[in-house]
Amino acid sequence: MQDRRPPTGESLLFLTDDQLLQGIELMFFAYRGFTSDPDKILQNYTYGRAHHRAIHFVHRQPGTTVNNLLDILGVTKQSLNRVLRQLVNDGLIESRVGERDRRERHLYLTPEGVALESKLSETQRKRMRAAYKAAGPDAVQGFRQVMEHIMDPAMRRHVNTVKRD
Amino acid sequence: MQDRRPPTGESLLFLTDDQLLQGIELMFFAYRGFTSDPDKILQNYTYGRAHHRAIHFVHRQPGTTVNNLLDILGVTKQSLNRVLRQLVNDGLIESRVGERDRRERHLYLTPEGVALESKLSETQRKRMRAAYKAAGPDAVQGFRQVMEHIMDPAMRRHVNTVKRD
DNA sequence: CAATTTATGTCAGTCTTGTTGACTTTCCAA
DNA sequence: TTGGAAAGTCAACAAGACTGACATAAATTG
Repeated sequence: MQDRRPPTGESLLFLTDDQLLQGIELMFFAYRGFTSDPDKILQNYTYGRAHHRAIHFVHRQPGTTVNNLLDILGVTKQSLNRVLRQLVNDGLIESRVGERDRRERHLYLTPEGVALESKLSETQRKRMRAAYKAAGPDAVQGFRQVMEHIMDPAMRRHVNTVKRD
Repeated sequence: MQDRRPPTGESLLFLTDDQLLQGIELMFFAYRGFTSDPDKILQNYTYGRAHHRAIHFVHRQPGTTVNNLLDILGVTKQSLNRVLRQLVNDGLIESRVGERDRRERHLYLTPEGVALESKLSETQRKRMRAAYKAAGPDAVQGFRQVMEHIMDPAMRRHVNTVKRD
């Protein structure tokens, strides 16, 4: 027996292959726009997207260890080490030996690191702000819910929590 | 659940730096999850993410030209040409000389190309389907709105339109 | 205390995918 | 018809991922 009802209802339509295809392409194009502004700035440095990511998460979690950063970024330690070495040598990140466990290195942004972080994140915040404003609070709530379900569950704990006053 | 606050609260809260930072990190982690499944499959081939993107958009727009694909993908023609050459040599994409303008190449997936496209997109559709289902139709609508505003406006016309029967 | 594990760093080599530069073929307009 | 623009191709290089092997120091375990 075949159900001949067309999927007109909103509750069914949002799971058609067309909708899913649209979602896939939204991810592609939105991510490209999202990374384009910082990329332009980074071209003036010897840095790339990998450096931006390291700077971002060290800023968000000052004192984080290399291992924690590896978990967040999902790259190999050799890959991360290359960018950290450069950023430490260039004086944007400070690496302090751990007090409790002296094998660990705790990472902090220097004032120069903070300056670059601001410059980079400013462009992305501006883009997000414009998108949020145009879409409205309810849409933002929906955006958040879908995005959290797209990511791997283990990564959710790394996403910034919003302070509710 | 949407918290109902006095006008100043609700209409401003979703534009705090905390919210914007959260949005930035949602983009990062969601995109990483989104690309992880196809990446795993592609490891068994000599192909990478660039090949996936080419296959995806040739599938979506059979007969598209190299130039149109360049506009969509936002890479240099030399970069795109390399992956197209491989895919044509391997018999996944067919390149036909244009009839009206013989400088153009029109691109089509072969049956083998269609097979790989299905295999790759299946994993992404599955992830999107699960996320959409978990978040619900209203959230999906909000997701779509925010994503369309994050991307560069010129790219919106390349996003799949949903057939409403 | 010796052996093992953990955290980090480094060297070497490979792969994908971006880049620029130089080139051919084709079309079109002066 | 000829010179420029457009579409596509080939070659060489660079960034940033990867794996594998190895080193060092510190913590943990038997």
